[in-house]
Amino acid sequence: MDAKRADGEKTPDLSAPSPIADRLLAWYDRHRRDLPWRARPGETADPYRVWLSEVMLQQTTVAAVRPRFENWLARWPDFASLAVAGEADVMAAWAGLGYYARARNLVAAARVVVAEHGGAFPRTEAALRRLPGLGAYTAAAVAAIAFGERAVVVDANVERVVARLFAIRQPLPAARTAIRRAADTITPNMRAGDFAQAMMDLGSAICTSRAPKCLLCPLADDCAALAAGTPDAFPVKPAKKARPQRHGTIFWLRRGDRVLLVRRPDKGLLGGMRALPTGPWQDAAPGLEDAPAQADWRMLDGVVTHGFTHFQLDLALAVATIEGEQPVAGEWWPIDALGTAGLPTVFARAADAIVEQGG
DNA sequence: GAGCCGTGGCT
DNA sequence: TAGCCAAGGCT
Repeated sequence: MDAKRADGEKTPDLSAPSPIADRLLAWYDRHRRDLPWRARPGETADPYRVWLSEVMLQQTTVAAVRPRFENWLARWPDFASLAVAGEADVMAAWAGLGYYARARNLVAAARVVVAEHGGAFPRTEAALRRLPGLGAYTAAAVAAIAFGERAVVVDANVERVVARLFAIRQPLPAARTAIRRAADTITPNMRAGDFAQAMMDLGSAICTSRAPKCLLCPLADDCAALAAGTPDAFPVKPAKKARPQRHGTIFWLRRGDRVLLVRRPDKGLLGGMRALPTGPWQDAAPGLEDAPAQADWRMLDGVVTHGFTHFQLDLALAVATIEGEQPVAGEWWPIDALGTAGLPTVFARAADAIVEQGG
């Protein structure tokens, strides 16, 4: 490896040699992905871009993040602009990405950076960890990638790679203590940021959850799980629980060429997002319970189904038209501009289904 | 520790 | 196709 090419690394390497890190970094220097948020060799990483990308990538694929990252940067290119952004605009910009607390926490963190840190991002893992939305993983990743700190970066990729390298037989989540300790032993003092990204690239391309490509792996000779003949048996995962089925009703209330939208409560599912009105979500279909207005409701044929992380939802579709100035809480949004409302996917799909049926 | 919190892609 | 999975954080 070529330590002089490290991005923003300053600490001298006082650690014992780590053949695993050396082999991985050599592989990374040849196979690293070129990603929009990633500094190229010799470039200095932009902490704002590193942070934004890490948050967007939480539980979210690179393919989904790519276009969103560029659009976001065009609107809010730095901490100062994000700190004064309107929360409604930010939430709408995040629509479709999921885990909406991330968007609210981005704004909150930017405001803390401006108000309490003079607009400069904290440079240590410990200080980053105190910002909203930066947990153990993201604080370590930003500290390592943006600031060159030797932080132990453990995400699902690292968990998988390390559990295989060391053939850790304890099941998740209890294994995380041992995995972190093992990850610490192979994390180099120099190029900790490159090392973290190398582990993620390896996990993404080679050491995959299913059918790992061990023949192409630069760490094959180090891997206890491969030596045991069952690399894909690690990490050991707990049995998943079944997702319950819930039922609800979506209310499509028209007035002229507009439809009623509401804002969901800040806490909880789809918190703070613009939405179509719905009644309660429960074990059986609730019918017209909690309709947003007295009207001549008509049920459409069929339901819209949507899977969330911890339950499955069937939504019946109720439509009605009202006239005049009956006061109704919410916003009347032009139906032909619903795409600009920033609806979460479940409501965007329901709206499509309703419009198709002439709602 | 365990439940809650989205979505799209892949097998 | 139904389940699995992805650069997690918060309570």
